[in-house]
Amino acid sequence: MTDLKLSYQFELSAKPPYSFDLSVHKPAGWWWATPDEIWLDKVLWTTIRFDDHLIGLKLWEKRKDESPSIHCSVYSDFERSGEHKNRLKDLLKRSLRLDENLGEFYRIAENDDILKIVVNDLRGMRIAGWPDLFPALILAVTLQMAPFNRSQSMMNLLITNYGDMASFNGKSIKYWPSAETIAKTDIEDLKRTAKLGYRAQNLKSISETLVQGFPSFDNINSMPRDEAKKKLKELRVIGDYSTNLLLSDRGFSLDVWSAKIFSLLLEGKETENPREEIPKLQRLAEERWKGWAGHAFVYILNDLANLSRKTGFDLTKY
DNA sequence: GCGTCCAGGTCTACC
DNA sequence: GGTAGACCTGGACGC
Repeated sequence: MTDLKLSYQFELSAKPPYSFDLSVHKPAGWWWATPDEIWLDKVLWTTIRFDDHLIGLKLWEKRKDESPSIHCSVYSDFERSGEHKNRLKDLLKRSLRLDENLGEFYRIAENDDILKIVVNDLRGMRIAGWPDLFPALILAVTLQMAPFNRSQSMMNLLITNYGDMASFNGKSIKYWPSAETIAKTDIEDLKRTAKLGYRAQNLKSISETLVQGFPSFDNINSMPRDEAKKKLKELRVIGDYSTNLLLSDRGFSLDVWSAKIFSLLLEGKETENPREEIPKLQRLAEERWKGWAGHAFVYILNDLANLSRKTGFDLTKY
């Protein structure tokens, strides 16, 4: 348990339209930094690992009008330098995507039957960017070849058995294990305690590569997209689907589950072989939504209940 | 209670 | 360069 004290506070501005609620507390239930973060009365208490230390964050939307802004209280275990503070601000801006201009996406949506619905429901929502690389890699590895509730179980067991806990502002929040911890853990222990199966070897290999020396997430995100994908693919079992999931400028990345949904939306029919259909659906989406296909993906998957009502397809059954 | 089936990808061997 | 088959095992499902 790491006890953190209030260290400093600042505000960050966001390009309008911006919805803090929808961006950090997604309708589909996705967390931003850790599954254990707390969302209460429109305030987010969460934790990230920054420079190998846990940091507590308390975030809330200070202004909602044409100049939206977020208040950020930082809880830390020692005094931070100005340079450290600036890097943290940059990280938050990037991973909360506060400077993103959604104007073109919303213009395309005006003439698109599907996007028109989701953009109206979720105006101002940002696609979250991962604040930390190793947790995003844990997600990518545990999603592979498993139903989502099993993936969740594996992630929760990893956090419970190997993660760290930050305590601040009256809250205690569990955070993902570090790459160093997993690199030191025996594969058989990972299999037994986190139910990882064959993924134990994969996750351990990734953690070892990170510990031996790998570019930071900020570094990777500043690379041209193709170069960033190539670098991430050097990691064991990180392929096209996972790299799209990891990069903040994510593309349209279908898996078996989402292929079933997009087959209904884009072709009007249920697919018998979702895995085989993925390349075709991917092409259809990229032709239809061009560079905004990744945004279309996230908006649609966060609005399935309402889309089902409006389109007549039961998109929530998968 | 027990057996069967398959999952929110990726890699490898083989053609 | 294209593709079938293997990969752990928890949990859903049928009986």
